[in-house]
Amino acid sequence: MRQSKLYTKTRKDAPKDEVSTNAILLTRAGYIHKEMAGVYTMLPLGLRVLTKIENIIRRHMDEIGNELLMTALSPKETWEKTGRLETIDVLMKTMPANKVSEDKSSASYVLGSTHEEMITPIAQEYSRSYKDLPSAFYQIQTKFRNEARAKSGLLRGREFRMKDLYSFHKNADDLNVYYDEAKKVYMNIFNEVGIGADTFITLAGGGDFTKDFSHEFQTLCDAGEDTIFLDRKNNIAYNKEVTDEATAKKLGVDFTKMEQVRACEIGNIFPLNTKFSKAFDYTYVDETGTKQDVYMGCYGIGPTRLMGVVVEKFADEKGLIWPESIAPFSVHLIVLSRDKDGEAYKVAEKIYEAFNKSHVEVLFDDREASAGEKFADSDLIGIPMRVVVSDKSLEKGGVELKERKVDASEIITVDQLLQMYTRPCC
RNA sequence: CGGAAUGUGGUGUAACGGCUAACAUCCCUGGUUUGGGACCAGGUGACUCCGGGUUCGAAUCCCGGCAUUCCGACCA
Repeated sequence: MRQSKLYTKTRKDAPKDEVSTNAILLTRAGYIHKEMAGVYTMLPLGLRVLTKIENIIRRHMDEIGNELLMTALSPKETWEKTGRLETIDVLMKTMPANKVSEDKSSASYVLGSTHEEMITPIAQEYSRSYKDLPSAFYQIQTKFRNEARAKSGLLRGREFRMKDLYSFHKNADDLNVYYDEAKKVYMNIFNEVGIGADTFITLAGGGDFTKDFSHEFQTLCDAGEDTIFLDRKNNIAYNKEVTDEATAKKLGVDFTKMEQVRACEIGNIFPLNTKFSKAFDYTYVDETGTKQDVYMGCYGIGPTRLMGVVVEKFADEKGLIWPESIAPFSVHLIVLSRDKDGEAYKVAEKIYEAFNKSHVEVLFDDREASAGEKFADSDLIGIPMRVVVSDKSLEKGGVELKERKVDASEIITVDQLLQMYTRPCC
């Protein structure tokens, strides 16, 4: 893509109504636009990153479930069945928008904050026999939660993207096997996104969902809201909320000897067991024709929050730094020249064309801007690799290649560059 | 939901209760410039968040909303 056709712009000043690193940098670089507290539009660059994150998640989820897309609107009645219409205080409900609608329908709907109430009846319709189990459905969708206090930019919003997966099983053992498999798949996702090394499976309370422990995926991050007790040797962590004496005794661990760190929860998994299947009277028929309880699990990852955490972890004083796997573009091609018909532009255009042909994702800064502005923008936008073409670089024998995250750069020939990026793959 | 702070051109800031609300940036015009947010000249753009009140006079003081941020509670 040509930067002259990228309709968003960078800005020097931080917005005064943002304090968090992720919101400041993503706004300054033109990735997001704030609509309200905790509600952000994904601008073209931001959408590219979000889509990449979601596609990574999608690819891994396809190994353990079927993707579907449920509705954001749901009927009140289904929430009444589980009693959660009253107990979930972040639930958002619609109202008839104006007087006119009073004559027609005064129906109000619940905006989905989670989808157990919707998926359970769906599974009930299709998975009624032991032959149909286990089954698992997932979706990636916009969720709504009326957080009492939205904060920290993308880390805690009122409208955000969420991948939610629900699994259905013949018994607790089968659920446990799947549950452990889901843990592994989750870690594969976080590894691919580039934060695996700092992400710990963390024992947490089950909340309203379960009397058992649930598991959170906590990424070390100062901007996070959670404190976790870290047992690096055994590669496990404990959410502060469960670090009481009873738990210590039950698990045979000593919390006082563990490191305490700030972290951000980027995913979680809950054994729901029969909580929701019972609410909907969802049973299956086993080999002998007997009705049996269905066991359920639910598994969430927040792509928007993940995006915010990556920013928080990798950014420096100059701007964003994206891991290659989720960067909006792979290469930032920059041309510096006063002469639009000169050699530098010709070479840059040639590289741009070759990259496009080989499907290398390139952002080409073809604008008539000063060198300083182009470099500053490039650092702010944070594409992992930068290629500069200028009269100076051509004199030295080619183009300058520089990684965003390191200071050093090198001059390579145009042929070497094209070989690096356009060699036939696999 | 409790507490605190802040609301002024698109953005960031300034202005003692008193002149036509100032500066920078962005944007537009013209010219110069091109390896780290260049320079010169000119220009567009604000009922100072909303509603009341005090005052001869309010961006400024008072009251009430609303919004945003931060601290806390909450986080199914």
